[in-house]
Amino acid sequence: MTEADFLDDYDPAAFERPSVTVDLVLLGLHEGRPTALLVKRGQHPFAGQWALPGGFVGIDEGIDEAARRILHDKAGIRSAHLEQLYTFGSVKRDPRMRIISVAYLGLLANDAFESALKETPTLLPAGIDVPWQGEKGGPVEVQSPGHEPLTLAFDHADILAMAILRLRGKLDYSDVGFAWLPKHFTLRQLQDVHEAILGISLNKPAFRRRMLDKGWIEGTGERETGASFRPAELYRYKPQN
Amino acid sequence: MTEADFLDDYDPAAFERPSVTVDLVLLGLHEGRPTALLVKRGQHPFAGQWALPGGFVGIDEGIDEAARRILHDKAGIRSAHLEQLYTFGSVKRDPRMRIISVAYLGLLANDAFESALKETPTLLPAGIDVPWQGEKGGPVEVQSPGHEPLTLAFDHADILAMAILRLRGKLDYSDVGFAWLPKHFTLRQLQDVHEAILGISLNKPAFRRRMLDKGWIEGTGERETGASFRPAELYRYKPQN
DNA sequence: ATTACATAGATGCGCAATGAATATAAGTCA
DNA sequence: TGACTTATATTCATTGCGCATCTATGTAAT
Repeated sequence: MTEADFLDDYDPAAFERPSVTVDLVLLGLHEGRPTALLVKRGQHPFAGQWALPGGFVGIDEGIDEAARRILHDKAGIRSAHLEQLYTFGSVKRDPRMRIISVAYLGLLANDAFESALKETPTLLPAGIDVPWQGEKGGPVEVQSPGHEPLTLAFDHADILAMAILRLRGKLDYSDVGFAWLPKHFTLRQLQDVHEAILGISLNKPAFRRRMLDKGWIEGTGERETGASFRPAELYRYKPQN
Repeated sequence: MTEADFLDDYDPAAFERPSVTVDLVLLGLHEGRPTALLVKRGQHPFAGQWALPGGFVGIDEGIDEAARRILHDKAGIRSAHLEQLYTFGSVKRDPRMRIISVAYLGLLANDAFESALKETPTLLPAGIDVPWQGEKGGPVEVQSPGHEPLTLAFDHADILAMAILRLRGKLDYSDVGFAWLPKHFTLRQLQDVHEAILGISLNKPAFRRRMLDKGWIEGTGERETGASFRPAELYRYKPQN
């Protein structure tokens, strides 16, 4: 333990320190599937390729704080459902220098997603194809709005895959399923969100019962408008249980 | 995007960088409950208090790699079930300087746990009391082998709580429940592990059915020895599904 | 040898959650 | 008015689980 104690008390200024960044997986629901906002890299390395929005963590800034700042600076979004995803720290993940990146998952409701695209036209909404079922895991495929396949810079494809895994895992015991919906929504909209995240279609009556029994939603008495058929009731998210 | 692009390409050497450490939550099953291995701090801050074993991440060392090195250097353990837990990066979490810590969860089988205690006598096996049910979350209480309450240094109590949450969450869809068991084990031992992690007692026939139906274990045909009653069959973990 | 005892392991029953099929309700539009 | 479309309700079979109970199998005392 002498060596350990020594290291423990050693002045870390003597060590070379890695840079720490935050990368954001900003997901919305676009054309029926999970869609990430990407930025185009202008410089080496991976010039011309697409990457997750990110930035360095300031020395006087917590990492959650840095994630919120980057969310605002790079996507023009003031608030979103942000949670830490995973930290990627391989030595070679950035060829220039040692960078450890803390990935965050941000879920954008449709209005936030659209306004981000409008205010920051350099953002690309990239559809995500998940070629595996359930929580098996594995690489995901990303496509441009014109459905051209995209190659992501760095290890950002791994980060995206991790985000999908997290989303699927938390769907039925947390409130992530509501992050993509407006305040008032129909049961069909909620089911569409679940089906997009899980990549499978769900049984409608069972889904309805489950949502209502869990006590997570409550009816508002209002109904949707503009439908050319029977209008659905609008529900709202009811926190806690 | 001009500012963002500027930051993106800026030479990070011009920024002051945080130190990055790895902290290990090394858990074993001791006297029927989850037990963490702690080290005593000799110096300010939190001198005399107990902390998770940890150390700095080297500039040419991946973070997983650093976790394995620290596992070996500080606990004398060559291999264990190690997985990344969460990254703690508040500005004030270490009063001396800015330190971002990547926490790892390590599960030690009984022989590894005992040999670590033997080879590194400065390690303290601290029992963990979880005063909440399920995955509600909240602070946990830590006790010395003499059942005296302990106060942990830094935010290490939060890290421990996160480890318990992770463990409970992954118990029934991953192999973490087997990490504390030897190669061959009885169903009762497996159930004891699950009950210790969940903090509740489980129904025996239902547990047995579930484990066998999931296809995660298979009988060896052998039986335990030394019992003064009917010996149980020994099972082994069967990977994949 | 026989019996008590403790735990392993198996069986049957009822409740709750779920998938699936079907029926009914409520709007628009020709 | 009636066709059409989707929302919402109802019913039924299956499955998983909690629970109680029963049987099996070893040791150890008598």
